[in-house]
Amino acid sequence: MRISELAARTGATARMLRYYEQHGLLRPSRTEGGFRVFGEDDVERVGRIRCLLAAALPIDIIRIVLACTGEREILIPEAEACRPLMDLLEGEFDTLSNRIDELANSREALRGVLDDVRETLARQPHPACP
Amino acid sequence: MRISELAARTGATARMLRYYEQHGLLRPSRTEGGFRVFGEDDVERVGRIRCLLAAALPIDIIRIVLACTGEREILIPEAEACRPLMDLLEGEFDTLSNRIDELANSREALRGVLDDVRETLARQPHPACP
DNA sequence: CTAAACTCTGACATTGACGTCAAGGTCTAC
DNA sequence: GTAGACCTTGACGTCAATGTCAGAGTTTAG
Repeated sequence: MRISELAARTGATARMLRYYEQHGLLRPSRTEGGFRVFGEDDVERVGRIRCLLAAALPIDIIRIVLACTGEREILIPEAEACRPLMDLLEGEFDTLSNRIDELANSREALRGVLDDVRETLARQPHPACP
Repeated sequence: MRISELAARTGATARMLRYYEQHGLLRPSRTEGGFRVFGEDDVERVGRIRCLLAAALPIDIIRIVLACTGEREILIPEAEACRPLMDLLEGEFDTLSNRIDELANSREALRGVLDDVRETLARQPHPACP
């Protein structure tokens, strides 16, 4: 199938699919004229990609995940990176956890600011941010 | 005091202070030659700014918060925006909460991916991202 | 065979709070 | 009055996954 069909069937845009290919996540063949030709299994593959993106994984790590967990036929040169993959993913997990903690802290600070502003507007200055 | 002293006393960089001025958060006077001259109270003000930034507030909203909660002498034209300020802040709070929820979902998805990869590397494919 | 629909590549724009450099002007201790 | 530390503005770089053009080529239904 061509790019717009794959886009329609996956909910991605053509631009996204080209981007995924550019980063080694998809490997469509080409018509003589140069049009991308995708296979049926690419529908599932794009689904996986978007799921992994939703897991906040950066594209370069998704490439490795796909190379290490997909059907063994499509192994990518980086497959040797499969051993340290777990470390990568655990690192991403920690990064994400830290980010969540930061945002949770920010939200508490913001709650304080809200209270501060509420009081200030009621003419009782008592700053949460001193 | 000049910019580097304020930087040293607040932990900010000169770049940050210029950026804050550029966005209306600071209003230093100038020497004849054009050097910025900050006052003692700017030390505290920068502290507030950084606290508000840590609360994940965008610079344009911080300007309004400062205008509405600071000493009344330094009121900025936008002070009229004080009434809808609470709405803005509550909107930011919700935005932040949503962002946190998204990331928490991503983390759970990533936990699933981790398990998947762990199993795949143990030769038992059972994908979390199908 | 041609028009319409589709696709291609390449490149710039977006978001935000800065970092970092360049080319030049200012201040101050001596 | 001058060296050297400090300061100025301006502009581009950063990170990431896309959006969105432009200009050109391909495919296909009729």
